[in-house]
Amino acid sequence: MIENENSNNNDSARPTDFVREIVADDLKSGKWDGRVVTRFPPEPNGYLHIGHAKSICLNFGIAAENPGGLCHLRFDDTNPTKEEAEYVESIIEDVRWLGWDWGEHLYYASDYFQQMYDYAVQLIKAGKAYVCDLSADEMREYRGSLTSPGKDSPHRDRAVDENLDLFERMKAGEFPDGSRVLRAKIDMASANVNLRDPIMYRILHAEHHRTASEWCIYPTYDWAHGLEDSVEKITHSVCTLEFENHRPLYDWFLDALGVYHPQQIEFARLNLTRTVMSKRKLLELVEAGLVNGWDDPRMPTISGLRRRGYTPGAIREFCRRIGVAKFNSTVDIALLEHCLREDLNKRSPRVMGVLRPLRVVIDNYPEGQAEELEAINNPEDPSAGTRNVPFSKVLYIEREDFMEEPPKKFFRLAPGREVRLRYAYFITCTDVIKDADGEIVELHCTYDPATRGGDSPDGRKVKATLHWVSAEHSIPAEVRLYDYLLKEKGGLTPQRGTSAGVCTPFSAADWKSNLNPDSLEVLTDCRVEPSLAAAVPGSRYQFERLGYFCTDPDSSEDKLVFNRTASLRDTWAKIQKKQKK
RNA sequence: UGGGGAAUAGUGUAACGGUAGCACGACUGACUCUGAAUCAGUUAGUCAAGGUUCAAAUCCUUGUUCCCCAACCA
Repeated sequence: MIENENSNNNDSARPTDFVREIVADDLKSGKWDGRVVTRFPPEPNGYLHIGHAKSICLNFGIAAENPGGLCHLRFDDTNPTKEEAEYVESIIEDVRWLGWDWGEHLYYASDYFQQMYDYAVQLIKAGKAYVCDLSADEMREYRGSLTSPGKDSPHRDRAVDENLDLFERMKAGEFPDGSRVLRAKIDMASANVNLRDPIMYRILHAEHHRTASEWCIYPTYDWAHGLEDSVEKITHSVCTLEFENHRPLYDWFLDALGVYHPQQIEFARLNLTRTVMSKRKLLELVEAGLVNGWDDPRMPTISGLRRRGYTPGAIREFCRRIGVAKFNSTVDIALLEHCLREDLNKRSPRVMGVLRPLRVVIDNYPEGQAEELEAINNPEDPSAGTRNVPFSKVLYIEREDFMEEPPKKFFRLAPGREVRLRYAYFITCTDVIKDADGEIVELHCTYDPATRGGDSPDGRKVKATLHWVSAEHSIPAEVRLYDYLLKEKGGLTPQRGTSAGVCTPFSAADWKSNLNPDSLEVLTDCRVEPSLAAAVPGSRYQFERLGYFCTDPDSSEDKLVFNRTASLRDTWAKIQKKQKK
């Protein structure tokens, strides 16, 4: 585990799940001579998301928990038409950011191409693989259906020598794409369609991001993956549930070759409420311009979460709490947010910022005067110390902290009512100024000089404490407020057993009708306390009483931009909701 | 219609024949210079029906529902 500024030293106790149980049992029985070697094997064809984080934390976590344990980072780059170096870079960055370290063990499937080729030749010589000239359409026809057996290819009984010759010429580039493939000779009548003479190699005259044009035949997943695991002496090859049907094939190849044979174990991938997880849908959002790129703070991508202000520790803790099982479940995104707030609460410096400013004039405060008031940086961490915040005659408070006709249970400012300004003074509202449209534009208040710092010497109480900034000292900022990608209706609680990405009752085709049109709100007239002038992109704060915010990369010296990472829990909002009903 | 998997409070996950527990959520209350945090408490569950057993979430039988599989994707 990498120790960085974001590392969370109290990642909670060691988790247990059926995968770790298998690892522990194997350790006890000595099955792998005491070794534990896992791997995270992404195909570099897109960006990593929180679902990948689950797999990453599982694989790297198991390695970290066991003495001498190793987890390889391996790029499964067997399909040059979909893969790019750009994705390799982003995946490396994301896994590292999440806090994991693979040491020397960074691998590429493409590094094994020659070895895989040699193994294929071995299989051909053993009469267990053959070159097939059927077209893709014919192949589909010969494969049969889920309920009816397939039939043998007319090329199935080609002589070994002919197969050897043809396969070599495939490699030499003598044939066009799609004209021939190498297939394993297994069983065209198998109830498992994966075993109906699966394809091992296809011809692809395409540029590979690492091997360039060195190869024009490429191994398929089923052929390649077990070999990659075998070559790297993986002990536990952990993958997601949809590969369960492929395990017999994984085993068949390794047995047919008589090589080192890891154990494949499958677990359920992560689904989250209120968002989408499939690469296809994420891509659709990006391409349709419904979000601003892969790192849009609304995206469940690692880069999106990072820009949003998530901490790696929060994501790791989330992955620990959701557990690992074989039930295809959908986790409530509230759990992710809980882990986030828990971490942020401990580490974020507090500041004051006003999102929707309402001007307040303190009538009895001397004109032109200003003073510095001491504020605590983080009540959860005394070592964070204090800072000074300027106070003056004209202030801004949050518009929603004032109501001219306060309903029951509204504790904040109202005409004639006294409240506390955090770390400053008690103030009482004496007058409400409106414009021609009846819109409240300014409040007049008086302050009690005896309450300096926020305590009243006579022991009188106020029911609310408000955040504020001094008008002349505060600095302008843009704040971006984010909400869920999917609307509440239909997005919240999927029925048990509904499919993976389907956190909605909508069909695959019209899932976009469930998109939340208000997932982004940009506030351009915010005011923040002057200590934020030096905020650098990536720095995180708690804006008191509002939530957690982080400085966006769009931020510059003359324009501060903050993303709301998460709001604080809001009891008043709940009360309001109830009152409306 | 074939094959492979899975079903435990609203959600996620434990319990490996012996007291169904934990977390999140929701709801009370205490505390509070953040209606935050914290603390205390409440809430609610074994897919169904049979069977074996002193005892079943767990073993057996039958059924139900959901997921995955017929790319030269992974």
